[in-house]
Amino acid sequence: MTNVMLVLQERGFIDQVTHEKELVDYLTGENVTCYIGFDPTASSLHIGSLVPIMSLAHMQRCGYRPIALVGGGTGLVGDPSGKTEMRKLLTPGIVEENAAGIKKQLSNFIDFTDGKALLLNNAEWLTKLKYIPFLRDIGRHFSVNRMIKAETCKMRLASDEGLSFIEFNYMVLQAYDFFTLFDMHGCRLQLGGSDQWGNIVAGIELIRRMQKETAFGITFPLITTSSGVKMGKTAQGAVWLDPDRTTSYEYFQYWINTEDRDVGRFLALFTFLPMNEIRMAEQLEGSDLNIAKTVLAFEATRLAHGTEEATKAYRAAAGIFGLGAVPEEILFSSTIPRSDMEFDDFSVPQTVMETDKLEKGIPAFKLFHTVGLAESNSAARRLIEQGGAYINGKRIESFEYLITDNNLINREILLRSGKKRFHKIKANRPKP
RNA sequence: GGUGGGGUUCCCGAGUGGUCAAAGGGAACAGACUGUAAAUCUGUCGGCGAAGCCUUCGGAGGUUCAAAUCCUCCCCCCACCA
Repeated sequence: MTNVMLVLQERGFIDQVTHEKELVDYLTGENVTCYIGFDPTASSLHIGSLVPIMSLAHMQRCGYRPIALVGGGTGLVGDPSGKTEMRKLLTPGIVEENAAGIKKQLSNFIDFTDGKALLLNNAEWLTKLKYIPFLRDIGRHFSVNRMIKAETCKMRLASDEGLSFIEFNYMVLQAYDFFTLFDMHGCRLQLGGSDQWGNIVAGIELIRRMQKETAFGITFPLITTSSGVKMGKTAQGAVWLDPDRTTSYEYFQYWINTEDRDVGRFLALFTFLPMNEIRMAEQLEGSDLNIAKTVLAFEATRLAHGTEEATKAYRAAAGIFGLGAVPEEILFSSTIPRSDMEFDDFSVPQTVMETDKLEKGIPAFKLFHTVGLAESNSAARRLIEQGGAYINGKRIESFEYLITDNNLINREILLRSGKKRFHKIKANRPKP
């Protein structure tokens, strides 16, 4: 059994650890169980949750039993940690729906069969709590003095927004979760984002006070890009794991656009490729680094959407951006197709169009709008005026330019906005 | 409950009767430079087949030739006091 601490450490998952030495001892033992909570704020997780997910997957690969805890109960309360504003309260129905969606996604990364990992929902125990008994049994172990000193509360106490009582209780509930999992499943380790430190420590202390037992915590660093932007934000909003929200093509594109300086770090965090290969790939310079980005994009898409979708996204990108084959010696362990480079465009954003419509002709700005390459006709005009609109690789000079069936090449038209947003128009039948 | 301060375009934030589709910054988008990178510089940044017109400043009314700006009522947030 590999000690998972080494793996996590070398891959950059670790920010803070409670009593490290004892934790390493604990991890060397049998029946190690750990957990991470996931907030059901949406029906899909986004790539901000990828670090926790991957860490659980590493746990499982190293032979431990991970628990993914969906916060169906805590989601009803709302965690103030790291948030400057109070979160909107979700209705129980929505939380339940979201929890189901999250469950499905986690199964792509973690094997929940035969009890190799557990998927629990804290609504199970939290919604059944009785206020007075809870206060007497659990509440008495918490010092308000300490709670308001927690960084997560401090921020909100200092802000205009304030901190509502319901949110203030979040820490107690999360601590109770940890205690419950310890009690029911012998779980002694909780992982979480660095903003969870206070909540995790609260749980550890609760376990000590209630049971005189030791529990541990690990937090992950907040992953930002080298330019300091929080992971997973794009113009269109969050990058979701759900292929219905973020297509495989878009997902692949997100990763292949990784900044140079982040390539090695991201390969370590978001793929399972061996570290020695990653270290070598990191040494690539200039545009060669794009090869490593391609592998990163492929592997990340494969994990979230499966090999088939990843391959499609890769082939689409290869065709449209003209990628060369990925050499065998780079990131050898990746299953990215290397030599049999077939190009297909199934996952390139596309619209099928009546050939008749094209015969009549459509003004360029209108087409760019309807196809989604511009948000409005005005935006499309601006785009064209600024020289950012292309048809079959040629810049469109006037927004009145009429796109007709004469622009068809092999029954399709390739539109491009800016440097890297493409859309294909496909005619539904050959031109007469 | 009392008193005071607020709610402005994606975000922050100026604007207290016409010169306001609304300063400034951020984000975003485009161009140049490149490698589908970053940084930098330049431009754009409510909608409309572009002329002018239409919709926007918490909500509903009102005053006025003219309202983000003034008045009335309502909703929400914050601070202090109780």
